[in-house]
Amino acid sequence: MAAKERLSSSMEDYLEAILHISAEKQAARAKDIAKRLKVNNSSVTSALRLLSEKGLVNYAPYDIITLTAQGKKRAEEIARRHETLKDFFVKILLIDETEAEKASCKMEHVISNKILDRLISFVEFVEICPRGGKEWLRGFRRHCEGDDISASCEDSISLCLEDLRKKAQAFKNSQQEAVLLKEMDAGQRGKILQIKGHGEINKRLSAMGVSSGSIVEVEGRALQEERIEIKVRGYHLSLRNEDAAKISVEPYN
Amino acid sequence: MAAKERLSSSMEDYLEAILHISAEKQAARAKDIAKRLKVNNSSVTSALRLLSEKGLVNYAPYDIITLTAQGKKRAEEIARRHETLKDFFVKILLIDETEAEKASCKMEHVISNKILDRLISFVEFVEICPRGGKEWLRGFRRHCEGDDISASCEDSISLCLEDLRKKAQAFKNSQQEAVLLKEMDAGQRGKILQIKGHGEINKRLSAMGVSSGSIVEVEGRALQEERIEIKVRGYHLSLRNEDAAKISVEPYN
DNA sequence: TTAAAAAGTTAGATACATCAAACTTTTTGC
DNA sequence: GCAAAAAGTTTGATGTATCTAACTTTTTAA
Ligand SMILES: [Mn+2]
Ligand SMILES: [Mn+2]
Ligand SMILES: [Mn+2]
Ligand SMILES: [Mn+2]
Repeated sequence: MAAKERLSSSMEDYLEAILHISAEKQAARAKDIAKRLKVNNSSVTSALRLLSEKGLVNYAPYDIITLTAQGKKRAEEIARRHETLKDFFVKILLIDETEAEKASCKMEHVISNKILDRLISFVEFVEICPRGGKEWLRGFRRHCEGDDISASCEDSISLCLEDLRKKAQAFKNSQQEAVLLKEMDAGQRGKILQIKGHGEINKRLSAMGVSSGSIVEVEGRALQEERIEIKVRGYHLSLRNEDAAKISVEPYN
Repeated sequence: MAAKERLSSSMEDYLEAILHISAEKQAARAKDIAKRLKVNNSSVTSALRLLSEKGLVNYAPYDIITLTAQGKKRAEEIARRHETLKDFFVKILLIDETEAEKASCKMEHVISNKILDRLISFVEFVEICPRGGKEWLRGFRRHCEGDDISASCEDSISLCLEDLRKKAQAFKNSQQEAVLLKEMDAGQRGKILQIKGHGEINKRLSAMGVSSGSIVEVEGRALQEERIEIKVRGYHLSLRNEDAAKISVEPYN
């Protein structure tokens, strides 16, 4: 396999666009891409030729456009960066959707993996640590709105002192029970305790930096409850129940 | 005055480099710039010609290189973006210097002002709100190192429950006394309460988005204690004591 | 003072991203 | 089935960033 060549920001955007259009429609057409990226049709043709040369898209003149396996992987990686940044902007910095969307699509091309990883950990930590959470972010919102930071914090603290004790207790209690990922409900979050066996999933997960200690969130079910959809380290995954049964989790909520 | 034209990332880097070299030496020479930016000498010549055309650098063949007033302003703005990002990476995300340096110099060119502003507020909030602070970040560090998030948080909380009450009290107390900025010590931080009068400083500060409510940090003194050096909203400023006496502050620590 | 070294510039090339205008192929609707 | 519309491509242009190699100016130091 060819070494993972550096792609320009533009080419990354083309891949990302193709991924999203493919998910929405059956096939991506040049015009859809042009529209989405606000570029001229002819620019799309050039881009496709280049990406095709690099083995990232399947393309022949006048034909429909699909991503190769490699191209899909790259595109998904870009989408992950995009989503992670946007999440941080929206959930933590309390930036509005539109602005967050625009900004993340610019920054996704230059953020390093290490920082991306930390950002994921940070958002997890803020959301899960009882000392952070919604009340704390409410304090931040007030601070942003020019409110007295003392008041924002104080409020947050008085709200918090009792609350925190309760949260901490609940948190401690929840630690006792381990559950199989398979059994968790949509919206639930928890920490991976163990991944049994050495099969496919194990490889797939560790390739993404997922291991015991990682925070996992159940996003939903699919295919007549045959599969569980999860998010971990910014990746959206779909696992067979069979595989999800091999993962034990300590749930948080 | 010409409308603030969009500069390419490269040109921004050239400006930033010239600013830093000028601060270190008397004058910037093409070779220093080339070395710093790891580009060929001839690339520097082209860049300088372009920046000179735009009125951002003073340049003539074989002559020394300086920033124009306009160029300096732009360069300082870029340095501010750079520093703000780096601060966030180092102080909050706990990224090492080298990586943070590299990353911020890439991202500085694409981050929006709105997000930059929020990032500044966020770092302020984390550092000042008693519910955040060092203990909380220690919890985050442990989480990053793969430690149990429960343990990280729990630790942080038990450390915190008592501590927090004290901090909250101290915080509340500190609220009473207002102090003149002029009188604050290096390292002290506080919230601006009022900026008296309508002179120069008032204009300068409000142009940077500084107003009552903004968090200010005293960085030091200069010119035989004649001036006070502060940091506010990511800007490094030097004020005459005379002017600093017009600003009342509620100190935090 | 002057020749060699260092610094800086110019010329010419490659690569990328984009566009408008002219052209070709495919699709659509009668 | 076929003409018009829509979609896609080619051509040729501009603008940016960079390089190497050849050349010029300035600095240094013998
Ligand atoms: Mn993008
Ligand atoms: Mn994107
Ligand atoms: Mn930079
Ligand atoms: Mn920089």
